[in-house]
Amino acid sequence: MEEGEFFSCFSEINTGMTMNKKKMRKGKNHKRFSEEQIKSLEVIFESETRLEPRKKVQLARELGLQPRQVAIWFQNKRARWKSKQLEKEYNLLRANYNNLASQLEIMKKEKQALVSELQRLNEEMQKTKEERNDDCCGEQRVALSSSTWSDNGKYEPEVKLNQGIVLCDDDIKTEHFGFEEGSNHELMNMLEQAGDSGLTSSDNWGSFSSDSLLDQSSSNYPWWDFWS
DNA sequence: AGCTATTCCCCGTTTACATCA
DNA sequence: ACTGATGTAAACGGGGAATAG
Repeated sequence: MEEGEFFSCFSEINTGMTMNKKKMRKGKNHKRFSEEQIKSLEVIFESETRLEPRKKVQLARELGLQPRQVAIWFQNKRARWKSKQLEKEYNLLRANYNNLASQLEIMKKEKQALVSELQRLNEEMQKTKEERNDDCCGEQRVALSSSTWSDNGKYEPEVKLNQGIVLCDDDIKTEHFGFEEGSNHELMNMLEQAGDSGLTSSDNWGSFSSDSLLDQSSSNYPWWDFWS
C-alpha cells in the first residue's frame, strides 16, 4: 500500500486520549495518528531519537496527544528504525560475503592453473633429467651434489633447471609467489585451505567474525580491497 | 551502605483496525 | 456484500538500569 493511500484512510483527527489505561485496552477507539501528527513526530525523530521529558510534554500538547502516547510512539519508532538498520546491515554483509566468495572462486581457479603449470614443468624436468641420465652419468653426480639426506633417512635431491626454477616445494613458493616464511604464513595457510576446498566448508567459519566486516572504520582501507 | 519508589527504556506481545483475496 | 487471513501501528506489561530520597 502506498504511503499516501495509507494516510488517506485515517483522515480523522485524533483529538486526544482522555480515557484511562483500562478504557484504552478495552475500548474501540484505537485510532491511528493523523498525517499531521505523524509528520511532526517524524521531523522531531530525525533530529533526536529520544525526547527530554519537558519536550515530550510540550510536543504532546502541540499535537493534542497524551505525553505517554508520544513516549510510546518514540519507543515504537526506535524499534522500527532499529529493525530497518538491521536489515540494511544484513544486506551489506550479504553483498560483502558474495563479493568475497566470488573472489575466492577466482583465486581457486588461478591456483589450479598454477598447479597445472607446475605439474607440467615437473614432467618436463623429469624428461630432461632422464635424457641427461641417458647421455652422461658423470654429470648427474655433479648436478645432484647439493642433495642431502634428511634426518628420517629420506633422500632429498635439489634439482635445478637452466632457467633457475628450484623444484623444491618451499623454494617454489618463495621464488614464484614471493612468499617469505613467517611473514605470509596466514596467506599461505589460506591458499592451502582453498586447495582443499576448506574455505567453502561452513565448519571453518567459526573464527569469521561478522563484526570485523562491518567495522570498516578500524582499518585504513576497505577489507575487501585485500584481494584486489 | 542498603532499601524503596520512581522513571525511563527495551523487548516481546497484544489489540485494533485496514486491506486484500 | 461478507469473511477470514494478513500486515501494521498503537498500546501494554515485564524486567533491567539509573536516580533520588
